[in-house]
Amino acid sequence: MKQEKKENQGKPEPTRSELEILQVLWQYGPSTVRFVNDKLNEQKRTVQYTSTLKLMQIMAEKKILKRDETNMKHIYMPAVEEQKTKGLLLDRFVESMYNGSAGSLVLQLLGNGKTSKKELEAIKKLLDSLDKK
Amino acid sequence: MKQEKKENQGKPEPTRSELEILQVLWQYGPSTVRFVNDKLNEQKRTVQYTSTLKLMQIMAEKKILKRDETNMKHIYMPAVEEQKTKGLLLDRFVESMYNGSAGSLVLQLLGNGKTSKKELEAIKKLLDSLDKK
DNA sequence: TTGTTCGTACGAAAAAATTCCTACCTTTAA
DNA sequence: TTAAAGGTAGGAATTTTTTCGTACGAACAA
Repeated sequence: MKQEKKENQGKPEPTRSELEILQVLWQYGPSTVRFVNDKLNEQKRTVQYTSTLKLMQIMAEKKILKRDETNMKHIYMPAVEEQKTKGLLLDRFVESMYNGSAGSLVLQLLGNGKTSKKELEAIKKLLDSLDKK
Repeated sequence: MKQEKKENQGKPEPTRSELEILQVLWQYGPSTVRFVNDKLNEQKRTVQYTSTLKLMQIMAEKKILKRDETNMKHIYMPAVEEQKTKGLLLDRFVESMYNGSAGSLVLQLLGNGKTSKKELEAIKKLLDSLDKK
């Protein structure tokens, strides 16, 4: 039986693969497909060049990436801010997994002993500065 | 051209929809499909009964859920622990988004001012107890 | 008894996300 | 000038995830 089409109107949630590509671009700055593909193969998993190319083209269409077509080797760069994007995903994560309570997430996170002394100090400092307000 | 099949061997990452169902079961305990479906429609989005049914059946196959078939109305319950599952997802999230640095995630999270005084106190207490070790 | 309601099973369709092949163009080294 | 290397564009095939229709059995009230 036929089903009606549902427009994907609303929130552009980066997919897992798209996020991997964004990570590379955020970390290394504007890059070619070749570069990104190499990084993915080094750091993540084997994937063909054209697969990465295709995905990045799609991301450009979706306005997740921008690209400079001046040269034959197109240069891609993120069209979304790293902090803003991560913050958004983080908020969603907290919302859905911890019922919106950032505190309970933090407690679990700090409790597992994987945080360095230095980071703990930084957090304390932040907490103190928050108190003064 | 034909492509070979790739077995999904490895890590069972709950999908978005599966997570929604798990949330309901974790929150309300063992439930019928009807109950879960109602909750989803109240809290999330409209979805047909048989869609939820199907998904929960699949999850049962995948061992993400267990079910009691004693009665006609099957009762489903999580086969994975809430804390363990959330912890795992959280770790992956931190790993991929914050390069494994829980601290930097916490800083961003506490900095956006959405955490209550009470929670901040709890976090301070935890930090102090960590110091003594 | 009988029809309406509620439940499960199963198959298929649709949507979304990934992956890769093929064609064709540009650059570069011989 | 030519062949090899390396790019891009597109279409298609796959895989994965999500959604639903249909068939059919059980429970229940009229």
